[in-house]
Amino acid sequence: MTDTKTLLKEAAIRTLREDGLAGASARTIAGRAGVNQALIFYHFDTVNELLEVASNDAVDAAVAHYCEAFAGTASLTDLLGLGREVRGRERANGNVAVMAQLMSGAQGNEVLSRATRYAMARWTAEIERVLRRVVGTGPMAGLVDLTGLAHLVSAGFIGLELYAGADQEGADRALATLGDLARLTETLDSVGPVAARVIRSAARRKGGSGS
Amino acid sequence: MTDTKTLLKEAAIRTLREDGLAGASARTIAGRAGVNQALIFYHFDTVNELLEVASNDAVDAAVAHYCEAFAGTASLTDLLGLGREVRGRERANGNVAVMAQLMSGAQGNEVLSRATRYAMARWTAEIERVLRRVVGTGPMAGLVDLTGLAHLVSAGFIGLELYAGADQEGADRALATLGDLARLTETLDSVGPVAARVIRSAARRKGGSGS
DNA sequence: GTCTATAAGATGATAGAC
DNA sequence: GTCTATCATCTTATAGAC
Repeated sequence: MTDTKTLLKEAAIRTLREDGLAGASARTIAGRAGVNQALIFYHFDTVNELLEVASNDAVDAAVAHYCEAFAGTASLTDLLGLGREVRGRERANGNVAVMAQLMSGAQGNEVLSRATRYAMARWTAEIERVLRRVVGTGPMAGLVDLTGLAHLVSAGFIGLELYAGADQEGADRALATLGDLARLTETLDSVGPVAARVIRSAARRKGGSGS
Repeated sequence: MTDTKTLLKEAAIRTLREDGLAGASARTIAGRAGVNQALIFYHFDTVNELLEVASNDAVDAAVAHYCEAFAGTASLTDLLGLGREVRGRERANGNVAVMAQLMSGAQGNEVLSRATRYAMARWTAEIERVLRRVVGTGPMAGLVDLTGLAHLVSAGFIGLELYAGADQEGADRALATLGDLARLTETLDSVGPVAARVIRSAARRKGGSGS
């Protein structure tokens, strides 16, 4: 499939990743795709709508690609391994970085805002399913809103990837710390039943949810 | 102080917050400041340098404003209260949202990249000091790289604020969950010595750090 | 479907009057 | 320091030939 529409969508993603939203003009994208600039408006009406369709497709493909891997994740150890793999592939195709760029342009732009919401909805749905399975029996079960946590994790990764664009070293260190935290939680998880009982009863004494 | 330079810096921040980086043109900013567009180039040479100076000033002011509050934070309860207050003021002046916009433009732009690194450095330094005091005696002491954690927290908030621009509801839910998590950690902290011993010994059995 | 050509406007930046 | 006027360039988007 190397028809013009596909070519343009691929070029749009690549441009977003390498030059950011500021560099994603009709001419730049078309040039990268090796086709005429006017074709963007013929096939997609506006540049932003091209970006939206390209993002939606990329997200669909990425989620589909990780579907089985996500499904097989049942422990924090699995999740950590999956995280490493996703991270490696991310460095190559830069899906999260693309989302971050779209998100920054979503401010006051309905089309990009819609694209952002679609991407977040798809990813958080997957992440929430994994969280539900991983946390399901652990000490946090019932104490944390897993939908909210999935959103939090997604948004966190967006910020991290954006930060990496300005300060790779700092972002790497933050990511390494995230790995440490996960390993620590894993440890806590391995202590398992004992900790769970302690935490639960303590939480019950304090109770409640709020902002 | 209502000289032109100050007027332009204030207008730049307001524009970045309300219209995003895409809307932050010389004409828009100057219009908001009520001065002529050419003055931006007279006082700051380029638009991006105006954005950089404006961001640096805003960050300095914000950090100075929270300095005493940060200094008085010694427990997770304090930190949670401070977080709420910062969050409230954030909704008004949108410092984090501004940082997020600059960060998105840092991709391949040295000036905005430098502005981003400065802002992150100042905030993470403050956050790290608080973390060091709060975590200092807790069960996590020595197990987590607090500098990395400070970067992680900062980047996370950037992502969250960016996400709020596209989906306020989702971001609010994520933030509420963050509150739950903090409260849960607080609970764990209140269990204190017991948990600390358990976690520490378990961590020692597993050991190590890595990516 | 794809191209050329071009309209109509915004942008960063400068020159020069005051 | 501040303004007007302007340039060169880039932008989205369209009209029309092929």
